[in-house]
Amino acid sequence: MNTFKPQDYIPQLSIDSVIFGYQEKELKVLVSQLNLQNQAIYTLSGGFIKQIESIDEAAGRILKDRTGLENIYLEQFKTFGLINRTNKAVSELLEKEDHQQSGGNQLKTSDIQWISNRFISIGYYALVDINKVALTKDNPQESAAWISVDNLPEMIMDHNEIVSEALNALRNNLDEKLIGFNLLPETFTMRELKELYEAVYDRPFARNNFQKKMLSLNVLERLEKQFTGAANKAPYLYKFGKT
Amino acid sequence: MNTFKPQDYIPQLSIDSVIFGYQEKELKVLVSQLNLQNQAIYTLSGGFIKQIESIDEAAGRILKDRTGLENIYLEQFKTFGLINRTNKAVSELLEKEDHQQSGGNQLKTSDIQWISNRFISIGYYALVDINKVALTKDNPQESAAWISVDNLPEMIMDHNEIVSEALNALRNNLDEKLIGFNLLPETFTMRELKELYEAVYDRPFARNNFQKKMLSLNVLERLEKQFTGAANKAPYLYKFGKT
DNA sequence: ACAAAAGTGTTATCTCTACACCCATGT
DNA sequence: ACATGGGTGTAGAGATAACACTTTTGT
Repeated sequence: MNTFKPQDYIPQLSIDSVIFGYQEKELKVLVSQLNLQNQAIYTLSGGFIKQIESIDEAAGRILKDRTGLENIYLEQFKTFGLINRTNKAVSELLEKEDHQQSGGNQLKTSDIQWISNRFISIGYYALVDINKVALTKDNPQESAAWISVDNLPEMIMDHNEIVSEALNALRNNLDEKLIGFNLLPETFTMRELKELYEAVYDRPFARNNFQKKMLSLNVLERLEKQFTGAANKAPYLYKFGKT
Repeated sequence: MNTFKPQDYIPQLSIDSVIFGYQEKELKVLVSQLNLQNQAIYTLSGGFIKQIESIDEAAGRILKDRTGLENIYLEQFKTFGLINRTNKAVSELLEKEDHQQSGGNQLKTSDIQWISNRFISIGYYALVDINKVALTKDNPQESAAWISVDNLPEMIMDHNEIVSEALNALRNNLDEKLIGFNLLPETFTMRELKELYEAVYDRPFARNNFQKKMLSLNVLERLEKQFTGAANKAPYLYKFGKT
C-alpha cells in the first residue's frame, strides 16, 4: 500500500513550517538534510494535510513529528502557490535511489509520483525553546539541524523565500503579540531577552530603554536574582506571565 | 464534459476574495446572491485554481470575472482550512434544483460532487473603485450587490469570518502600505479621504491632524480647487502619486 | 452679515532616545 | 580598590492629540 492517497490526504496541498529556535545569541531554523545520490538536499519541515484534520492540526502534528513538542506557538503566515512549485528535482533523485535499494526501505512509486506533483504550500512558523527539542534520527538518510537564519544553505524550491517571509511575519508580530518568550526558557534575564530581540531584528537595542519598554508591558514577573559567580551585580530573573 | 476536473483544476482548494468598495461613507463588500429552491444563498466571490496558473493569477482572474477590472490591488491574507469546510448544504440544493430543470442549464453531476468536497480556501481581499465596477448579470439565478460591511447577511460556510479577517488585514495595512487610494476615484478631497478612513476603522479622526498626517506622507498631489456651489470654502482636490 | 466647511497654527501630552549616574559582585 | 555588568533617573527630540483661529464661499 502506498502512503499518500487522495482518500487520506488532500492532494497538491502541503504545509511547510519554519521552526524557529534561539541559541547562542542567534535566531535559528530547523533544517532537514536528506542525502540522496551523494547530494545533500536541504528542506524545511513539511508535510501533508489529512482529510480528517484541519490545517492548524496538520501543522501541529508535523511539528510534533519533528520536535516531539506539543502546544507550541504556531502561526500561519502565508500560502505559496507559484505555478512551477514542484519537487521534480528531488523526486527524480528519490527514484534513482530507489532503484539501487531493495527491501522494505523502498518508497512506493505512487508516493514518488505524489511528491512530484505541483504543490501549493501553506506556510507556518513555530517558536520553540530549543533546549526542549530532542532531534531524533530515525532515518539514516535524513537528519535535522539548527542553522542560523542568516547562514542558511540553499534549500529546495522556494524554501529560502518561505523563511524570509516567515521572518518578516515574526518581526511584525514580536512586539504586537507577546510571543518572543516562546523562544526562551521558563526564566531568563533581561539581557537574554534583549539579545533575543537583537537577533530577531538584527539591530542593537539600548539596554535601559529596552528594559523600560518590556517592564511597561506588564507581562513580566520579576523573580529572585541570578548569582552567576561573575564579578558584577547579579541580574534579576524574569518569567513570562505576571501574577 | 464536466467543467471541473483534476487535470485542469487543483482539487479541494479554492480562493475566496473579499472585494471591498467604498460608497456613501460606507465600506462595502461585493456579495453574490444565488437563488436556489426559493432560498437566497449569499457568498463571497470565489473560484478554483487552474493547474496552469499561480494562486495570485487565479485570484486576479476571478476578480476580473466578477468585476471586469484588471490590475487591481489584491492581497492574500489568510488560508482557511477547518475540517468541516464543505459546501454540502449548497450542493444539495443545487442537486434538487437540477432535477427540476432541463436542457443546457443543468449542472453536471460531477461538478456538484466537486463542489460538495471539503475545501481549503485561500483568502484574498481586493480594493476597487466602486464606480468602475459594472455588475453584470449573466445568470438569472445569480446576482451580486454591494453590501455595507457591518450589515452583511449570513453567508455560506465561514464566509462571514473570512470578511472579518479581511477587514483586520485591511486595517493593519491601510496606514502602513498606502492602499486606501485604491478605494477612491482618481481625484478626491481630503474630507473624502478622511471619511474613507473613518469607515474602515469605524472611528472618527480629527480633521486637522488627519490632514497634517496625510500631507506629511508626501504621496498626495494637490490639484485645483473643487467648486461645488455650496456656501463654503472650496476644498482642494488631491490625487495619489506625488510628482 | 452670516452660516458652513476648509485651511492652518499653537500648545500640551505622550513616546522614544540618548546620556548619565549609582549599585552590587568577585578578584 | 577596581573592573564589570546591572538597575534606574532625567533631559531632549519627535510624534500625536487637543484646542483655537482665520479664510473662503453662497445666501
